Amino acid sequence: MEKPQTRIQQRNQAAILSAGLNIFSQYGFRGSTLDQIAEAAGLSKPNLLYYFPSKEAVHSALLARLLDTWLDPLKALDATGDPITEIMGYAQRKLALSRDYPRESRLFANEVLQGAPHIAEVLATDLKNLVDEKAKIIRAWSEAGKVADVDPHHLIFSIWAMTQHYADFDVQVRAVLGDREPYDGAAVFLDAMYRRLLQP
Amino acid sequence: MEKPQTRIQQRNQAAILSAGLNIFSQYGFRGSTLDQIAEAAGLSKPNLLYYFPSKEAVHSALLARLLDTWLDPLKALDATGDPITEIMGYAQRKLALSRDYPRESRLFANEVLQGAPHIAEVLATDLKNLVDEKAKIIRAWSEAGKVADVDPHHLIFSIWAMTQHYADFDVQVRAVLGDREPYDGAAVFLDAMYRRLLQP
DNA sequence: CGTTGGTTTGACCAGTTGGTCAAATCAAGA
DNA sequence: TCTTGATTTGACCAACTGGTCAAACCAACG
Repeated sequence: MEKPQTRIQQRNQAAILSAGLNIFSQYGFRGSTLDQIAEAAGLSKPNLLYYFPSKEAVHSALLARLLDTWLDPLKALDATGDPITEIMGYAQRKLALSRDYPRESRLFANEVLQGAPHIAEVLATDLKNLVDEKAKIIRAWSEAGKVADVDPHHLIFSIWAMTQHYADFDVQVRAVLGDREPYDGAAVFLDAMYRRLLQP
Repeated sequence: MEKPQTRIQQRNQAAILSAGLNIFSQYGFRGSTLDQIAEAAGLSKPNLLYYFPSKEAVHSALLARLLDTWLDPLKALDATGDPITEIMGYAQRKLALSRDYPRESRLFANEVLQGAPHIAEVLATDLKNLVDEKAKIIRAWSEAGKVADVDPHHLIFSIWAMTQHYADFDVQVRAVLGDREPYDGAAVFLDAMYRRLLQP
């Protein structure tokens, strides 16, 4: 079923997705135009539409690719590992994701902010299932006295909130910090915060 | 200098701002149309433009009004109060703001996400000054051994992140929680989190 | 070299959008 | 009641937007 892609197809599709990520993450879906994306990709608009059938298609392709990357760090949380190490490792992985992929973070934020019209389904099924599963692990840990007794769902929300904040509100964070690097202090703060919170 | 406003002006300007808040917070600036806002306000588009000279003007008016409300809870942090009570009070006030004014929170999030084109100036001056001032108070508290030694700036970021997350990512939070109310658990979690973090 | 199928583009289109304007309508004080 | 200034609107416009299409172009293989 998979058509073998020519080199030109690979190059252009990659260029379009890269350009789309830049533009969509900066201006949101409706705020971005095909002309902008095409120009950023070094193509004409009709040429872009030769590779993707519509603006929505580019956006959807980006979101689909993003969701995997986004959930991976949580999937890696291991029930057999050391509880506090596992949870704090997750927080640090998620923070690294914000640092290294801020455009992806903002693309996701834009989507959810506007009511998640394209991914509401995935959030309510895949994401919910994954979180429920990991929440059960954390709950077991706290019942075994290995981590403090906190609501696992809100614990996970807090990790999302604190890490994505540095990507999504980057301009605000930098405006307030002046010329200090945000992520160094963030990593230290997160470490202290969750170490104290989780200590049973 | 202030022209005395007629009752009709007051009513219509209020209707436009209310409608603008609804639409802008849901679709972002470029995703919102004057027709949408006018219809939501119960006016025709030319009539709306009789009260505000442009789409931008409506948006700016909303942002200006919002900024005060948004900074008030932090302004209320009192150097002479009990340190832990003051900081936790701030977090709870900010959480209440997210619960009671989610549209304002999303309007602000949309703006900052897109690089804060309209309020970058305010962030780098008024906001930075306010945060620096309060950070100094917190630093003094931790040097006096009254709260734990954490970076005050990142502490404030964490409060912003965790509280606004519940408004800005509302759909995601609700998708994961199912039919449980987010804000009850959030208040409990925040209380536990900051109590443990701040304990010297 | 010629053919074939993938690639690129200029011209175009219909719908939408922010904004204008002259004319009509309305409210309230003299 | 009449007048004046505030309010409202239908018609309109230019710019932009997502998307189409036929024709041109090009790469590669026989």
